[in-house]
Amino acid sequence: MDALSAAQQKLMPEMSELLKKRYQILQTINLEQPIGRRTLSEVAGATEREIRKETDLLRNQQLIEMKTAGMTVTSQGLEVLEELKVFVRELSGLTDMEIQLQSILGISKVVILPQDSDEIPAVKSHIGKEAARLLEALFGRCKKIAVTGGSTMAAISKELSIGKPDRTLQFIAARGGLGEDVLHQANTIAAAFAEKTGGSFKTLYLPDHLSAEAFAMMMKEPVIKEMMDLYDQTDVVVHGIGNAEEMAVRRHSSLEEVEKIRSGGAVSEAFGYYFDKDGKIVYRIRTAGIQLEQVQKASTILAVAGGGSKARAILSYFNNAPTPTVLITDEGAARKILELTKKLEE
Amino acid sequence: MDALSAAQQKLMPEMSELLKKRYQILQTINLEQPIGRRTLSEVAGATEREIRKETDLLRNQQLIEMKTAGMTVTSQGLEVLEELKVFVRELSGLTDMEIQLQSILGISKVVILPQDSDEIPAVKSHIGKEAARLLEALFGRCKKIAVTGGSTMAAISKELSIGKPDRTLQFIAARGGLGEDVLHQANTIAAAFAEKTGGSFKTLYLPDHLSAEAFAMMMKEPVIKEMMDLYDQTDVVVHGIGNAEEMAVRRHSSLEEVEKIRSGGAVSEAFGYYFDKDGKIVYRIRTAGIQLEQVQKASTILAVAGGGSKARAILSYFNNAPTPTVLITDEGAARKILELTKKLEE
DNA sequence: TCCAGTTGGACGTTTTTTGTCCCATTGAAT
DNA sequence: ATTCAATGGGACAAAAAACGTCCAACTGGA
Repeated sequence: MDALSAAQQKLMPEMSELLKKRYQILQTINLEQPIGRRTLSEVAGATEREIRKETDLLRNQQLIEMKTAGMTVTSQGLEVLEELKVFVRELSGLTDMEIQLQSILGISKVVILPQDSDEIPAVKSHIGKEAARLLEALFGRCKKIAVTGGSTMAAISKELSIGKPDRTLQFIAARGGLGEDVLHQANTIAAAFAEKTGGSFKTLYLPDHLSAEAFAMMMKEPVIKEMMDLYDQTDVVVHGIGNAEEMAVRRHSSLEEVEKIRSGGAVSEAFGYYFDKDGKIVYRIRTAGIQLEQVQKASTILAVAGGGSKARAILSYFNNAPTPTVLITDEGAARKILELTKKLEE
Repeated sequence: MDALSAAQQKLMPEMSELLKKRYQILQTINLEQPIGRRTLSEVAGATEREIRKETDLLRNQQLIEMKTAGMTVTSQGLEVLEELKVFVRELSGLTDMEIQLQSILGISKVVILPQDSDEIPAVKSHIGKEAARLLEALFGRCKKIAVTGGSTMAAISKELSIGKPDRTLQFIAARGGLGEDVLHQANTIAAAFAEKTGGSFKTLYLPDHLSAEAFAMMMKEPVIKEMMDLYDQTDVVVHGIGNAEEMAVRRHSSLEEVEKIRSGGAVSEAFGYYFDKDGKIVYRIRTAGIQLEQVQKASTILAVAGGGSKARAILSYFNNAPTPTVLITDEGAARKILELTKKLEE
């Protein structure tokens, strides 16, 4: 932050919040356009009145337009959005937090987006967009990309821009269907990534909860073996991080499994592995899929997870996460993580 | 204005006015400290309530302190004031206006201070302060300084800082007492300048309205002759610009004089000369004092006049003003001048 | 053709701001 | 030593602004 901005803030302390609020609204409109007042108020986590007041102002400033279909961002609005991007980050102290988290989590890079996706649904899209941008930047030299499932991963696929198709890209489902909602399965996500980028995809279909013998047999199948080989060649892994209990529930895990997860003190989950608060593996779902060692061999790993509720899970997972991991998260999670680590130190 | 600030303004249009208002309040406190709420509200041209609201905020921001003697600016406040100086000027478009006026008036430099001294008394002090700074910057190479009278000139003397005394400075009253209030006579002003700077001063005492013979005789007096010689060696002239009619009234001019001034269409007055709207000399008070030619020989001339009501007079005087003149004025006068010249073009 | 979603308008209610007092103190001038 | 004008803080009714919440008319896509 330069001295001028600092002085400005001294003289107008209310500016900071106001700027962040308006920026967020403008950004959300940009993301969801065309969008109406009511829908926007829901997605942005503000009252209709407030949204109305602010959008009226944004219109007067010719940053947005209001048509019968909804509000859209003008080219001027886009410019403002771009111009203030760094400044808003500074204002929220996000840049500072990124550096702190980087050292706390022991990884190469952390990207924090404003607000809390637990409170404001639109933040998920922002996270998705940022992850998409980062991923796209890797496309040049990384062709084999393993993806997991989850709603966060789905958000990324939505934000992948349809640039010039790259047929050499290969998206690999990191896991079989793990009993999740079809829309959020790794298979579906891999397909969505491929569709958006023009690449191809490989899916892995395996029933859950196989007996040991059946599992061993399946692993000998050529289709499955091929996938296992692909995992070895993976350049990039993109994955979410889940809360252990939530995941277990969502996956309709058996009582036996739930018991193991619970008794082991599992906190987080990633690619079917469950980790306790110290990052130790407590349990792993027995199914075909990428192995932790294979993940560690990837040149870049994008871990994506946001919302204050994910803070504990993130801390847990990053105890033993590979160094070349990049975490894309939000302000809510970041603040909570810092809060938790501060408490730990006391 | 840089792109960031422009974008900020787009998103927060109310910021501009707010910033200017608070800056002005802070600046006024700085100038008049210690000062109370009520006095400040008068001098700053705002209601007591508003002043109270803003000063409460400024205190919370630790930019000012409130003691029983009144409010004072903290060191942080001073920093903010300094840091935002240029920005506030940009915001008010003063820099632009300065350049415009420079070319319109055909002089080397114009300095415009915010607000209108007609509306806000404190602006006079700001003008005085700026003029004082500019004058002080000349002290190194200019030693003989001629000063005229008037309330504006008095404002400058109040703002001259008492740096290390410079005994080589010589302040010369540009005129005798012209029937004005003693406090605002050139003689008094010259003395005040000298006192503040540690220099010496020369006064000129001559009764008004002398007969032609008496005048001629006086001019032969050694004391008077000495002054006339000094005028020839003047390095810097500092003078105000007045409205012709106002000056005539203030000086209790005779009916005969008033008639000449009026019939001649006099608009402005400076060092006892009256000018019409085209800058032509309509009348001059017959008394000893600096001559227009002597003014033109000075290396620098500071012309100081503010307030919308002075706009016409300023325009009139600058029709034939020497090029090395620097005009120090305020926003009120500047806007009015631009308005008038625009009308003239149509 | 219908329907979900849109904007713009309206209005009573709540909250904030504003104008205007008074009061106990204080610090400088008499 | 005493006055006295100026100070900040407190208080409060009135005015204004903001707010929450509807409704009506409209539109664009299914």
